[in-house]
This record gives sequence, structure tokens and C-alpha cells, in this order.
Amino acid sequence: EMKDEKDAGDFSSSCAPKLRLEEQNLWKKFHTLTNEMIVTKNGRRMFPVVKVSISGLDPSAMYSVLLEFVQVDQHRWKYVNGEWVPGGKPEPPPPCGLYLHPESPNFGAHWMKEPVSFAKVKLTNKTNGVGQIVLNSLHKYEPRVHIVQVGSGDQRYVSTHALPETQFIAVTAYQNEEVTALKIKHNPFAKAFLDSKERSEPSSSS
Amino acid sequence: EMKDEKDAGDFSSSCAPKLRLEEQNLWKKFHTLTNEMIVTKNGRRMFPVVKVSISGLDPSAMYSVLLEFVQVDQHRWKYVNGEWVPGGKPEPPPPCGLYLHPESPNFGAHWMKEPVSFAKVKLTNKTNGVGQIVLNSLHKYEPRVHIVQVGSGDQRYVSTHALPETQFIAVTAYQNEEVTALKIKHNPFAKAFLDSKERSEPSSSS
DNA sequence: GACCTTCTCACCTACGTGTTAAGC
DNA sequence: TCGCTTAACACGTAGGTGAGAAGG
Repeated sequence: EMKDEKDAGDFSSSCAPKLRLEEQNLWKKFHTLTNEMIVTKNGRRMFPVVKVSISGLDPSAMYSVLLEFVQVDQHRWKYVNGEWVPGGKPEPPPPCGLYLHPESPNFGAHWMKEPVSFAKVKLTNKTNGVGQIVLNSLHKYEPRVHIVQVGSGDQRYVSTHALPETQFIAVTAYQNEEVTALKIKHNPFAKAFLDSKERSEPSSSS
Repeated sequence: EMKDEKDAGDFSSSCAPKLRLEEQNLWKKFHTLTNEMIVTKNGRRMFPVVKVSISGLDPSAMYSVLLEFVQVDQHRWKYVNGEWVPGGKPEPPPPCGLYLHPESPNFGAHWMKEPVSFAKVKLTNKTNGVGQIVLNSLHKYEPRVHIVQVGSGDQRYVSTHALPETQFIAVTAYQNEEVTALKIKHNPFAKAFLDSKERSEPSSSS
């Protein structure tokens, strides 16, 4: 199972894959406010979108890429007086939220040639058809990316990448209106609400 | 490399894959009229859509599925007095039109679990970005599906399936108004024109 | 002139937004 | 009452139709 090593080359290419989150500036703005993501019965997309650049894979090997939602802590959260505070009610953790990237499986070269976007993952609070991630409302989650090598029958674990900047609290309706305003400002699908809300957020250069 | 054979099982599963075209009734209606497909500079989808059920693959092996457009004959076609007639001008065959199904590569189990649709292939008459198929206007084509096994570095040819019912002549504007009426009748994206054209076609039970 | 191609257009499908009011 | 969830809604994005006029 050993492969050739390019002696003066980039060792990482025969070692652990590397991963970089795109749009970090935007994610950080939401993270500072404590990010929220809507969950609905039929599933709601995330905004911002988890998008990662991957390097260090074997271009000709086959991998699947997955997005996992890890419940960060046990307690329920509550928004009171403009602040998120932990409540006292731990709940049974839901079935593990694992979303398979729709381009899986694919070659290492495919995953590395351009950033991998999880734009189409949908978050829900009800158990529906497959492809949707079930989350507990008012609980805090951290997205993680998994890379798994697939091939001749067997399936080998490769690596896991935590994305702490993308943490959020699942909600059925936005609690912090600053979060709402930031979503409206940057999500093109919410452009209908831009006029009425654009003064609510201290604007930098848009 | 040999695998176990289920002795009393379906031999075809370790033999050549089988393929069935979906929506044959609709395709036959167009074929009877001599089908036409629009080509545009930016690419136009096909209607009807080539959609096939596949069986007989190894569920755990990896395959890519491709759609090819084979120029049926050398001459240019012309629509005169309500009929397509061959002209006398053979033209140099364009670069081979091979469209890789966007879910490629994938497991045999994936390709077999539900029909494989080529809804997003786009036909053009100009060489554009990748993913679009360049065709010669006023020439006749026959779509074919190829299944190729991919895996540890090598790539093995598996099978080719001709789809004669889906033959068509590439055009920049529809020639036969019965073809136009049939497209409008069945393509939901053309619903805007349903009212004015629905009397033109002898209606069965829609 | 006849034929073919290109472009713009109104009109759809399909679906992603937060809002709001109603439900529990 | 209060907190949370649901469903209908108006208003966007994104893009697939053939029609028809204009171009070559």
C-alpha cells in the first residue's frame, strides 16, 4: 500500500489532506453575532454556504466528501434580552446528521480542481425523505467535513475537518434581528427585503 | 479478479448490462413525425429527455455513463413541402459529441436504483465551454449511451446502446409545425403557448 | 429572393427568501 | 400569556419555452 514519495516535493500530497473554508470573512460576521440557521419541515438551505477548498488528495484515487452536523453541547438554548443563554434541558441527540456531497464519489482531482460547495444541503426538524439533515431546534451545531476514500469494495476513513467559524443555533424563526439583517444583506434570494432592512446593519463597503 | 457466481441466479448480472429507454410512447410520436431538436449558440436542452433504466451492472463496481450523438448519415437535410429530404452536401463530421453524465463516476447500484436522466445536456452549433454538445444543423443524429467501468487507474469499456427511437434532425428553428405542437403539448416549460396551439394536434386522452 | 441563423421578448416552471398571522 | 412552530404569502433568483423580427 506504500506509494512513491517525491523526495523534494510537497509532502502533504502523500499525507493528510488539507482543507480551507471559503468566505471566512462572511462567516466570521455571523459567528460574532452567534449565527442562526432556519430549520423547516420541508428543509431549508444554509446561508452562508459551507464551501471548502481541498488539497492533498491522490488525484486518481476515489473519495466521497460528507458534511456532518455535530451537536456542540447538551443543553437547549434560549434567546432572552438580546442574548443567547443555555437552558437546562438536555435532550436525546437526534440521529447523526451526515450529508453526502452529491458529486460523491469522485476522483481526488475532481475535489481539488475547484472549491466544494454544500449549497444544496437542507436542514429540517422533521424526519423526511433522505438527503435532508434533521436537527434539534434551539440546539447548537458545528459543521464538520469528512473525506472518505472509496474503491474496490472497501471504504477507508481519511480525515475529518472541524469548521468552528460555521457554528450556529438551529431555529424555526430568527431570534436576533442583526442576524436577520445580515442574511438579507448578503443572500441574493432575500433581495426582496433589502430596502426595508438595509439601515439596520452598520454598513461597510458592500 | 474472478468473482463468485450465484449458480442459479440471473446470469446477466455478471454479463452485459441491459438498458431500456423510458417514455417510449412519447419518443415514438416524435419519431413518426421525424423529430427535430433546436440548437442554439448558448445550448438548448433536449425534449423529450433521454432517460434510461439500467440493469446488469455489478452494484459495487464503479462506472461512468455517457451520451453520444452519432451523425447518422453524411448529407444535409432539407424540409420542403412538409417533408424532410436529403440534400447533396456532405460536410466534415464535427468533433465527437460525448456528454458525461454529471453523476459520473458512480457505483453500479447507483445507476440501477432509478432511471438515469440526461435532462441537462445542451445542444449547440457553436464551440462553447465544456459540457455542451456541438452538432451540425440540418444533419441527422442518433443518441447512444455508453457505459464505461472506471476504477484503479484503468478504464474499461463495457457496453454501447443505440437508441434509434430518439433520432432527430438538428435545427436552428422548427420546420415541421406538428413537431412544434407536440413539443408545446408535452413540455411544461412551453406552457405559455399551449392555448394557441392545442388544436393543431389530434388530441388523444392527455 | 429563399433559406438559415441570431437575438430579444413575454411567459412560463421551479424554487429560495423573510414576513406575518395563526396554531399549539 | 408566553414561547415556539407551522403554513400561506409576496417577492425575489435562475433559467427553460417558442414566437417573431432582424440579420446574413
